[in-house]
Amino acid sequence: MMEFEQILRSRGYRLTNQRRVIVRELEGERHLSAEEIYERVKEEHPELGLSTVYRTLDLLHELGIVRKEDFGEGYSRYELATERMHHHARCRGCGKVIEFNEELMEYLTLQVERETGFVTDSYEITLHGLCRECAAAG
Amino acid sequence: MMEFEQILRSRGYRLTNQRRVIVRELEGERHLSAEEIYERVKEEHPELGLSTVYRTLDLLHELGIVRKEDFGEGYSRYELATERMHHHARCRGCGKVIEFNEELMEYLTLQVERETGFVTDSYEITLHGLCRECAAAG
DNA sequence: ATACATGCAAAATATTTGCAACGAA
DNA sequence: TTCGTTGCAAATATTTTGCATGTAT
Repeated sequence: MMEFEQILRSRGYRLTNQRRVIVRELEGERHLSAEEIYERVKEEHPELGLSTVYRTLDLLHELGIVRKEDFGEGYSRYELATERMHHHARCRGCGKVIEFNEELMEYLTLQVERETGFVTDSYEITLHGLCRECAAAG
Repeated sequence: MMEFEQILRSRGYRLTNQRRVIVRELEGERHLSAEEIYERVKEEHPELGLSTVYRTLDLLHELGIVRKEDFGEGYSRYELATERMHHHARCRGCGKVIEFNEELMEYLTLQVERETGFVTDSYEITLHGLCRECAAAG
């Protein structure tokens, strides 16, 4: 992805192979954890430490290239911020994560800004409950 | 709080002093972390281990008595689920957490259920951005 | 050549668990 | 008395950091 390389360069960061590899993984699959990225890549790129994965994700998050997500699993997941903003519903029964889009959210952030002055640049929603199947079973 | 004692009993759990103390702390202050509860209580109740705090919060969360929150700090915070459902906007500048209520959310969960069959029993929203002051300063 | 980046191992944090002792019912 | 609960310490798990080495610019 060109854009990501330009953002790095324009901020004075270097374009390393490790950074390229990590972004490539995120392009291939969404909602990856640091550990998962590390595992997926270690065979083809043994020259990549877990700490570099963390440092890179941190940087990419800081630059707004990557979104950091929390599904209450005890660790974070990441995905490219270029994906359309979306939200998650996590099933208490089977752990499945269902996604949904909701234009109302755009309105919500405007409303919040009007009321409190808070300027939103990203947001997360997580619904906790049961998916259709688990709700039927339970 | 009576209600909490009844829920415990009706499910066959025992009403211990530790559990009472932890709920009392949550009644006094919202958004507490496990560590904070432990610190607040250790003087008056040295007979209370951090692991019990975790175990108790887990149980109370399971029973729907307590809500588990994530502000991206690397650990969880907790509050009584009896508080009116609310949402958080966390300032990237100063870390301040601004709260807001939004009736639209009730509508949102209904909409999601209609579209995906997902039955929501609780939800969290976190907006990331800058509060009025930091937005003005930055 | 000069910083910025990296890998490794060790540290720091947060949370969980094993087990003997405790105590609510 | 019984079995759920607890404290303590040790184990896990996740993420961060120090430092010598590597490498993009």
